[in-house]
Amino acid sequence: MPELPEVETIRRDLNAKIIGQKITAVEISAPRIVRPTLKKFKNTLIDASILSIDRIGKLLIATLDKKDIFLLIHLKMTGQLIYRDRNTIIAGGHSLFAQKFAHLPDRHTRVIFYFPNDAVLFFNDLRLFGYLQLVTSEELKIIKEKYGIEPLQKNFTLENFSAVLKNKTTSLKALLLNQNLIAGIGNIYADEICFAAGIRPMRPAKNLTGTEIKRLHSVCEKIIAKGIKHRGTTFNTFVDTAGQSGGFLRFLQVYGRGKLKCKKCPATILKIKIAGRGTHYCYRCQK
DNA sequence: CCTTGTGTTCTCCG
DNA sequence: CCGGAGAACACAAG
Repeated sequence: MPELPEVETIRRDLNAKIIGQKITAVEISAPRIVRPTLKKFKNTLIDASILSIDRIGKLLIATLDKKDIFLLIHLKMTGQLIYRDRNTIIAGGHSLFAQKFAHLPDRHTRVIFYFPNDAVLFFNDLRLFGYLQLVTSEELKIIKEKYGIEPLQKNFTLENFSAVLKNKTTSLKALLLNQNLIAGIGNIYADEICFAAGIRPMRPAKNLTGTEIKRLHSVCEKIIAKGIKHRGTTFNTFVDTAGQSGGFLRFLQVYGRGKLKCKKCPATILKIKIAGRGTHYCYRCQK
């Protein structure tokens, strides 16, 4: 479940590895995940170079050396981008490249990008939710406009954050997950943010006090920054571009801890369903 | 049947 | 009674 910190980790990795490299070939084994069409996708990308990789929310945006064309990559729930080149040292443990990806491609490899000097980027996805899409700058503009304010970005001010919560009857949890309002937060970080702020996730957003909103706003940035610092959370499938797990798992306070003892008090972490999502919280630490 | 990110569809309430 | 908010569903696979 890559969320903002996981996608940002991948973005930084890719920026260090594939910028300026020319795509020499593209192989697609799952045509349905590339857009607009298989033919257009291949024809456009072969011989193109990637100039930079940006991100909005959980969406990666690659700028190409082609006029008015951008490549969007969304990993959805189980997508992975794994890069390998001549300098890659394949071994286990904390080494550069995870052993379990040494034999890519495998049956979950959906798209392969080839670069000069035997460099390869694999798009792996257990399911077929993730996608790769070519868009024009006009289309990109429309897509970007739909995203809400994002933690650690300039627009994430207390004022803007308060305005997002104002008059919203929906639960805090649902609001945090709504990408049109706040970009980048998914199920894991939403639960962690609510816990860190000491606020129950089912509370109607409009009922939060000024103090709570201030605390929540601050905690959103702190948790997301900490997630990035530790290269994301690997709960199920997330890995970085070298196939390595994220380091934030050990900092999780509530996510995945249903029926276990709270890390801050003697109470038991509860797991319920809010907005159709598994939600973990401490009824004692969170009010 | 569970897991979840997001676009779409449906329902219901103010 | 209408519009919009919010819930529910669809997708996918293990």
